[in-house]
Amino acid sequence: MARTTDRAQRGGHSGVSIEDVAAAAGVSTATVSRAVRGLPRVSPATREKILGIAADLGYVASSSASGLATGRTKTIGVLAPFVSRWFFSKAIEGSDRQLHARQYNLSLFNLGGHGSNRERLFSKTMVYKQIDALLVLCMALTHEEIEHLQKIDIPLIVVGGHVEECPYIGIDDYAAAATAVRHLIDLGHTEIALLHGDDETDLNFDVPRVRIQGFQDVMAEAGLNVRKEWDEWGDFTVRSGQDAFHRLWDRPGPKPTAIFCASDEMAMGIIFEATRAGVKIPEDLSVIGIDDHDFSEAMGLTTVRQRPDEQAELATKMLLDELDGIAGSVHSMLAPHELIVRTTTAPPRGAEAAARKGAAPETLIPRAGRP
Amino acid sequence: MARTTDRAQRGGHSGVSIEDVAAAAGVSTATVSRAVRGLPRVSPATREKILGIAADLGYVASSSASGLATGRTKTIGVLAPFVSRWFFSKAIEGSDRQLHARQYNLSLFNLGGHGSNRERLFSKTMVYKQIDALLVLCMALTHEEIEHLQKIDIPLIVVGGHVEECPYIGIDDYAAAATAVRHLIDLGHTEIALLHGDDETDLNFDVPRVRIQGFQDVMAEAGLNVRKEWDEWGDFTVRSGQDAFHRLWDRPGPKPTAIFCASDEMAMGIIFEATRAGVKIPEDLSVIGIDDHDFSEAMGLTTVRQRPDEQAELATKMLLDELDGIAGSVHSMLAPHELIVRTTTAPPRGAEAAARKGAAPETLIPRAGRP
DNA sequence: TTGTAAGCGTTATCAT
DNA sequence: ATGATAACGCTTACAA
Repeated sequence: MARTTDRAQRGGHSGVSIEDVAAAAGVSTATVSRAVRGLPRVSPATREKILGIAADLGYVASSSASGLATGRTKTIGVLAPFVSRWFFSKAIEGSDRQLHARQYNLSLFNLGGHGSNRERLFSKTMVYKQIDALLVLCMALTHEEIEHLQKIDIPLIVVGGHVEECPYIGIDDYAAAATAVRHLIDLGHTEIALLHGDDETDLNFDVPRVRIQGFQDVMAEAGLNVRKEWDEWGDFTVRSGQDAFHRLWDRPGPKPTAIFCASDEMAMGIIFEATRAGVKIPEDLSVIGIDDHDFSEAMGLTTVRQRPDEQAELATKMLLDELDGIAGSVHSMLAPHELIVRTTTAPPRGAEAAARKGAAPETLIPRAGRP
Repeated sequence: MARTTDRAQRGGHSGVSIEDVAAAAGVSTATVSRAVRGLPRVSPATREKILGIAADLGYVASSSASGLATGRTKTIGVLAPFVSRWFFSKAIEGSDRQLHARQYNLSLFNLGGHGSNRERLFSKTMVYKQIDALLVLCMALTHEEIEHLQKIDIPLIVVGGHVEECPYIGIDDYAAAATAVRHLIDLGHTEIALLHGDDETDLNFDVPRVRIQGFQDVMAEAGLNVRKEWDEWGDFTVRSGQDAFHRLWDRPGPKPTAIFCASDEMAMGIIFEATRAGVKIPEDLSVIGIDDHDFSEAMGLTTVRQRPDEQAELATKMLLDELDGIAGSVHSMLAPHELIVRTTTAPPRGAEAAARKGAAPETLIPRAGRP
């Protein structure tokens, strides 16, 4: 008989249950379940009635309950070393776009800022059994972690870098770096410095290495000398770019006429400090980065564009397709990159003739309060 | 008797269940449950044995199951209009810090980019019954939404702006704006423009309004004239700052000697375009923002600092304390703000004498490819 | 088309 | 200190 459920006996949880709806509609919970989920086997009339009542009552299925019953949580996990950095926040937005469209939830696991207590992630209550699939953003994983992940076989994909044995989506870092360096060489530069990324924490693992390789190979191929003193590193942030500029310029000896930075943020750091030091961009120093950060256009930064949001969106789509039963949906794939020439690169002073468009008017940016 | 569970009959979900552990340890599931959760009523010996076996088997409780049983999901929802903007990404990191420390998960609901299909959020399967508490980031909520939220009474708090009847944490926007404007006035400026935020989407609701009020009141109080033509708006992005600069400068008539921007990103847009147009900062134009964005120090931008990460961390702590049974933990609170004087502000040309430190050397930033 | 009932994996109440 | 056992709210064979 239709009777109000007697919940709140113990925990006292709030909310309308499927039984309440069933009772109010005078049908069984099974029918309500089918009706609200849009499954077949329900007559149009009953369905409509049920839907109406469900809406009136404000019924929404308990995710815990259906999760228990189906073994699916309808949420995917996104693992990121940071969230407040361009690549990651864009990737999260992209992933969310797809998730949102397909009615999935996004559970964010941020490893940054927490020291390296990442053990918790896999051993304790976090990821495991809480998500249907995992999207790893630009992070290295230890062997144990990979094993663990494979044991609890949920679909997995990494975006923005390679992890052995795992499908990944990202640009061809080697080619992207090569493209950037060739642009500099084509402009006539021969004295080219490198500001590569470093692997302080766990992030970006072999991405820095591959970009360095791209730089070196293209330089060698062009018969150009790569100087040990012009090989600098940073952690992909603006600040590290600023620091690198000073290490480069405060040292006695010849200066490069161009610098290839492994990320736009580092390139911006170089630009800010160079500007401040009176080194004119691009007349004295050409700067190119990788990413096409949100601020790059405004700054006129020449760069090799990539779209982390699209990469993550595609990766998420693969994950969801796999969960939808389309086996083999998850697979590695290269994302496109594109050279965007703006105004931080120009022929070096010697080769004025080359491109007539480069010479920017003198403008100014104020000095900051740094040491 | 100890027998291996017969799961995988239907769904075939993977994973070790509490029964497996109980069987292996020769105890009941009740005991395992107490043991793994560190509850009393378990002898040290049994506990140790159980913990060992659980570890060996790689057991971890199903969140759906315990969620069903306890009525708690151990995850809190974070509602944000964007994730790839400074304020939001920082706030998310801050919230996550607290959540992580207290073993909670973070479910991210990003409204941006999805048009305005936010109805789904409250009506359908999203927020509701999926989270134990909700952190709203800098967004307006409709009356219905607030009602709905209050009906399903989970702890709720908003960070970065006011929503009527809801507890909130954020800076005193009025005071922050006033501080910024006073700094300009103290420097000797009288011709001050305003670049305020606008409420295109739903975000930032009354924050823009309050900041405008702060500006106007301080101007009035100082007996200064606020010109209609110098009242510009933007959407808090760099791009909108660039556009605002052009609207301001491409118009005939006198120009301001200083501009107060409602956000650092907009201030940066002003700086980039001013620089490009040959308007020297701070000699020709002083610029001040609000936020202390990650790039602000590198750019030398004078600003009124706020810390969204700390605001969100505190808000999250309140939410969690409330869930821990400490009633009354959630309440409104003002977060601190602080004037950070850097080098984009200086006395106007007329009043050279005022502060001797201002004059930055001429430096340069290249022109971008904008129209 | 609809209903019955057996799970799903935990937690929590009561006994023991 | 430990063990039965009844919820928790939903899904899904299977039966009607």
